[in-house]
Amino acid sequence: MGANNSRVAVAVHVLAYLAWRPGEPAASEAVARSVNTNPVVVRRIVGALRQAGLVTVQPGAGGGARLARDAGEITLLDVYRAVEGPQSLFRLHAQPPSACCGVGSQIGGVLEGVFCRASRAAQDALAQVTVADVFREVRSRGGAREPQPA
Amino acid sequence: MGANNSRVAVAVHVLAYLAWRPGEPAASEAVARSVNTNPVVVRRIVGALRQAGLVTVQPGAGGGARLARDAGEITLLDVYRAVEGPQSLFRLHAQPPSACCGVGSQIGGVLEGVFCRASRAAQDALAQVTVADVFREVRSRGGAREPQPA
DNA sequence: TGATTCGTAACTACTCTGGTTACAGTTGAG
DNA sequence: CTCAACTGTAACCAGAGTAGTTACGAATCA
Repeated sequence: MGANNSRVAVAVHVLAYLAWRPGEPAASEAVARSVNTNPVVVRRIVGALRQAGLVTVQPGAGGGARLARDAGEITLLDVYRAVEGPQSLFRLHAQPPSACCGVGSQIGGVLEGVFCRASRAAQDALAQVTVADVFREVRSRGGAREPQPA
Repeated sequence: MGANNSRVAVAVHVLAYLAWRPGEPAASEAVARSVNTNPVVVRRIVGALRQAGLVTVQPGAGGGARLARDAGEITLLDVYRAVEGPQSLFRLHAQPPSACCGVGSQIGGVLEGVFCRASRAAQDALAQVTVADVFREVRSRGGAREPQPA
């Protein structure tokens, strides 16, 4: 449930990429090469990160995106909220259940509470990891090569 | 991420419905009326619950589904696993990232660990709620009417 | 035998997702 | 000032997933 997409994964990838050389703007075309996708897909993700205040973007020649704050101050929950919004990780019925049935009339409210608690648990876990943590682990795992090899 | 569907909600609804009169088989047509959907949709969900051993189904006249064990012995994590399978709540990249880039070559493994922890946190929350809990709260909220009103 | 019910295939309509092209607007360098 | 680089965004496409629907064979009970 939730979104069934790869936006969070791509967004974290982008931010980890930007953490390599903080302060140096990275063009969407270069990031897209690392992510293995189209530059427009990267720009869409970066746009959401920008609206959330996680990155700044400079248009024009020599421009690109950079981290708006230290990588250690950006949690994966920040990233999740930036690209997924406030929606829950779980979905209720496609059509509202029968209001005439004792179960149907109440199940929605009950499930909402349960799903909210489960979503929060997952989000708490995401909040405990920062982009700096991800970046550090990437490097320690052997990802020591430059982001854009020759 | 995950599945972005309403199967878990419908499945819990079905089980709460069955908990109303344990031992009495409920036909997919009656359950569908409460869920406000098509009987085939209910049969598909019930089929998954049956394969997971959560309900038993009796075909033929007067048949239907009933709980395979006490409602207090069925957690929402059991239900989640029954209808969603073992997949994670979060997705990695649609296309594998560039293996040439230091970030791209390692980000997958790092994210896998993070996402696994977050998924487990949500599943732990689901494991702490049983169908009996849901049923109890439905009744206490005023869902005292019969499952199938006249 | 006949009515009831399940299991499943097949089909449709709808939505979401990622990918792609195209293009106007902004920016910095020369 | 001019030009190349880069962003932001619209528009469109193909593929996948979802819920809903009809249909029908098989199983079951009275």
